[in-house]
Amino acid sequence: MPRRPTLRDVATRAGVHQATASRALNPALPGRVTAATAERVRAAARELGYVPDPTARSLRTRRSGVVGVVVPDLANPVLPPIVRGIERVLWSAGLACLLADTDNDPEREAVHVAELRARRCEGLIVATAARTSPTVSDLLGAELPAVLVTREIDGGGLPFVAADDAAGTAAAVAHLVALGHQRIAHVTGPLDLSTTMTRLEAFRAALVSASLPLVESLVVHGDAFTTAAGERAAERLPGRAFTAIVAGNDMIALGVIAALRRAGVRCPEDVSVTGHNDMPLVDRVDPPLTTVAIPQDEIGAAAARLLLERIDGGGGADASGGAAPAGRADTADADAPPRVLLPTRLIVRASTAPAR
Amino acid sequence: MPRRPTLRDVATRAGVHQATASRALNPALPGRVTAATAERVRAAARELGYVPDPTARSLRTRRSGVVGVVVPDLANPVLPPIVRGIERVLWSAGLACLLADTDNDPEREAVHVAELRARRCEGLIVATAARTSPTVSDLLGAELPAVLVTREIDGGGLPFVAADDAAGTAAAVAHLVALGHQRIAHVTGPLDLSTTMTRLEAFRAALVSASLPLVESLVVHGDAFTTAAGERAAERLPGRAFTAIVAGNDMIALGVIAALRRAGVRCPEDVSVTGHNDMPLVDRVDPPLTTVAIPQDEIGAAAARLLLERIDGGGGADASGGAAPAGRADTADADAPPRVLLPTRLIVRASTAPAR
DNA sequence: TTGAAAGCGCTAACAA
DNA sequence: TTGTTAGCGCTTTCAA
Repeated sequence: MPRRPTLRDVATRAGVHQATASRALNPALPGRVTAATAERVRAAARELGYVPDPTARSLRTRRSGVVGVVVPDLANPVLPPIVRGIERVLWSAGLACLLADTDNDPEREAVHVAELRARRCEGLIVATAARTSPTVSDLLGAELPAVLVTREIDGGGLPFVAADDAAGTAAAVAHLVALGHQRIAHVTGPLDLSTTMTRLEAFRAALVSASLPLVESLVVHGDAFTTAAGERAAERLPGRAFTAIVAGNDMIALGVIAALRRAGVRCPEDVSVTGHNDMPLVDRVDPPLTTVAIPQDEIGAAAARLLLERIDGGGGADASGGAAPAGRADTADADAPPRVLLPTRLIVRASTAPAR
Repeated sequence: MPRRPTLRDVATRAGVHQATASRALNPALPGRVTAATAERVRAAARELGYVPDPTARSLRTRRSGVVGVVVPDLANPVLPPIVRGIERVLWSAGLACLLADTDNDPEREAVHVAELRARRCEGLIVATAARTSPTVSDLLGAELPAVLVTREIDGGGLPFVAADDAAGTAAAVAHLVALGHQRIAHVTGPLDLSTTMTRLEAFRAALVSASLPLVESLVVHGDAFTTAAGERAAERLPGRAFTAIVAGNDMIALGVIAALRRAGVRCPEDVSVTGHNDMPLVDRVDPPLTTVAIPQDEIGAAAARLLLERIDGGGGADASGGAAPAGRADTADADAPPRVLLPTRLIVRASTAPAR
């Protein structure tokens, strides 16, 4: 059986020592080789169809060439474009992506992260971070480079990439205020996610800066970023005390609209609703959703670039595959982990209308 | 620096030889060890926080513990649930998923597959197979186990898992016929995909079995599974020669509906439209889409199970994580690669109505 | 049942 | 510049 050719085979064929062959095939090495030898070795490798064994190389170099990507639920439409961005940048830097889906289960998060570490991932991109996730907190002290996406833990301490949700929410509120809405409700996402808190705080701040009163009964919490959670939460909103609703994300917005409709309240004639994320197809639902668009692909790409930097001071590869991040990065403390917040854009569609 | 403990450390601590430690930690081995020794070793491992190095193990066993998953475009809403199904089954069998997105580019498909092979993947799940993809055809002779999902190459020869699209399309046509439609058009997907051909042939067969004439001008081809392609294709449909349209998939259906609307044709009052896949949110678009639902998660899970079988006669792990596939599997030839077609379900919503 | 020894394929010191 | 040697951490014959 013709086993896969090894470096030794190549060396023999080229009439050099194995180590020389290794050097010849490995570009950018201090102890270089003659152009002639290098060519001979490369020719031999080509003829033999030599492909280096990444396992053996990893064992020696202690670099697996693999990065772990941990997501809460790939079926959530926000994530796939982010994962694509991550994947594109990482592959072009020569790193492969091990995908792990936790199904929103903290226990599976722990298991998967442990497994990923055991497999000697060179870094982790984590999109599952609940605010108090012990699994993610443990990454703080770890030698393993990690970057959080979309969700971060309380207290920070880890590099973080997301959309500028605060600005996005502020824009949504401003839009509603401009339409004449005075009593604006907020249906949040789960309280254990930083995303929720960021949007909630921005919502409150926006009301204040518009000189609108904060009515706590107009803030209700969804227990998940799903339409079902949106429906349940909407039912807890007080009667007709509001004319507009800022939803924690698009799924919640759709649930809210469905619940309103069931209660005989029309959107946008009676109540305006805004979403967040600009998920695929929300431009075609009924009514087309006014929402805050986030640069998903760019978020993934930026996270990947950040991780590449952490893995090796920018070296390793070109890390191209996307434009440079255009967001604002906190540079308050030179030693503080970077926080990259990418710009959002309010997309006005038909789910918002002037207040009656 | 306290490096990660090695098996040797465990052995030393337990007072046994490294090989013994290896045997003790490795369950289900022929040459077993004393219960006492095993316990001592396990204790030592626990105390030291020993985690075996998968790289070293791979080098020795020639098993990487990794499977490659190649997708055309993760942003396509059909795929994420399939990938989830794959991921769940594979992880529970102890295999990790390397994700590769080709962005619908045959060249990137070739590069990624080569890279995945170089990385010693134990198997491949491929969702990118164009009908004549040379990259995928090369897998035919390869020793590397591979399973195709959703799309297969002409001539077959590789294990394949998909929804029973023919039955689904037949159901859609039957539904329209039952509503009184006689002139039914079909907007297909790209002709280089088996998915398209399967649905197209089923469409024709369904017309025949309903004793309806085949009007070739009523079949137009979209060049992608996107709304834009659907819009463009719909514009090539002849005036008012039809009362219903079977779309190649949901995205195309939505494009078709948009194009119709722009031309002043209402759906479903003037023309009924059906989709395929039952993507997220198509129940909330305007009008809610009548479509053929496919068991995405189950498709992924079945593909993963098939791959596990190929990798090692079903051994390796329990491969649980989903119900057994309920679809029909071609068992014509015992040696022929399995073809698993999972049942579809027609979901009737508001985009279809009785013919005028 | 356990220990000894070899080696998976590669890279990195060190020597020549 | 090239060759020698060693060894990454593990599994697996082969002996004892």
